[in-house]
Amino acid sequence: MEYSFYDNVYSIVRLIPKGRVTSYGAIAKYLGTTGSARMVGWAMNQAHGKNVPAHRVVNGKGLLTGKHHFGTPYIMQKLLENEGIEIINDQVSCFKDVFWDPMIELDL
DNA sequence: GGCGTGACTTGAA
DNA sequence: ATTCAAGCCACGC
Repeated sequence: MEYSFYDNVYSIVRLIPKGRVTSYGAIAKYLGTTGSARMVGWAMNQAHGKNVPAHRVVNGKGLLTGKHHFGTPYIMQKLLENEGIEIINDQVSCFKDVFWDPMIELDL
């Protein structure tokens, strides 16, 4: 069975605890492809319907860049707020406080 | 089989 | 300090 690059991404995203968020770059770096953060985002595009909490994944600045890909822009924000994350101006409040880095949390 | 795309990141000017 | 530009790799047509 050949696991795709995406499956790795999904595995990590699914490990994100509730009330926490991570960035594409963090995941990419965890996979060893720091410059390939785009692939992570691409994987998220496929993540729909795969039990992958893509709404917990934002860009390196805590900005909800992919909110439009949820169908409607407010869904992602609503989901994050529902988990206790405050969103201000399409950005995560206290981003560094809720930031979840697989490199650290998984203690690679 | 080749070209373009894409929810980002980092580095340099 | 901010703004511009290039890089990265897999998937779709």
